[in-house]
Amino acid sequence: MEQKQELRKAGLKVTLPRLKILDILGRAGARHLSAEDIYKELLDSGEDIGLATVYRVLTQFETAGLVSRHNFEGGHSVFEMDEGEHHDHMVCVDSGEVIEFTNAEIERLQHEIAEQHGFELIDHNLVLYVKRK
Amino acid sequence: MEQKQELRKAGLKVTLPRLKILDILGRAGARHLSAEDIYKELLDSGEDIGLATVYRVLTQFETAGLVSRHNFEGGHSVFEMDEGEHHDHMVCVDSGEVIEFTNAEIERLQHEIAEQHGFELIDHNLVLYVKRK
DNA sequence: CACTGCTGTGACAGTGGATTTCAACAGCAC
DNA sequence: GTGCTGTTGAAATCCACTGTCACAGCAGTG
Repeated sequence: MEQKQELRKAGLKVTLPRLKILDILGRAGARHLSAEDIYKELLDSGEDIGLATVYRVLTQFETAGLVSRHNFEGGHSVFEMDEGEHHDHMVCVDSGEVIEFTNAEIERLQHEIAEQHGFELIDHNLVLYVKRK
Repeated sequence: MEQKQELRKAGLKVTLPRLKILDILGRAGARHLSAEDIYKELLDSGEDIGLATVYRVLTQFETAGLVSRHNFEGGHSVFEMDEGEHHDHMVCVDSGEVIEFTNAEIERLQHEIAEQHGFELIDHNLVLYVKRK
């Protein structure tokens, strides 16, 4: 199981909760899960894992760069596996559907704008709120 | 005082808390205030206005289109007067400083991207996290 | 494999921002 | 004045999230 390697590489002990959560995130694919979503899924599959642990583990994963956290409108955070390459998000205001996209030109412009103001771009957050035509 | 017209136009009664809050927002200029910031400023100037009222009034103003609300990282919302034309934000990760900017090209690309996926762009949220060089 | 130490975990209380409830209280129309 | 609707402050509540602490379980050593 290569998930164990991932954990060890991140300097985290291999424990059952961490494996389970990594597994759920992996199977979620492009879906974006909240901590509660993951918690419910763990309960459904009979695991006895506390919500506090879910939050702790997700934060550790984020720090380790295994997952990324997004704050769409509405306050609560959602998580997804970080597969390496960057992407932005488009959220449908009707259905809640989330589409991922990348656009090199926008990325380039962002760096340019930061430069123009004497800053270095560290990170960014772009969310488009859209509606099906 | 044209602030009174603004309130009436928004279908809100002209009351002291609303005038005060509108005034504070107006004088804040490009600064971004949290509900607590406004609350503290009211207390400092001797007004006896509850935090609940601040939140209520801000929400009403947002609905009326007088102010806009932003959720930068960290969960809590900040407000600013909505002066009509749109702009995005750059947040310095060291100082917390917020710079506003506009970029027509990025705006255009966003519409284009939404179109390409069969959507209509309703709104968007772009925040650059930057660091002074 | 057993021992041991330290990390991770679950249950639950606590936090902090934001919202809602509710009773009192304007302000206006008649 | 009397009624009615909209507004307010205080306190209760909500909700995502974090802290605490005793106990469980992982890993490194013999």
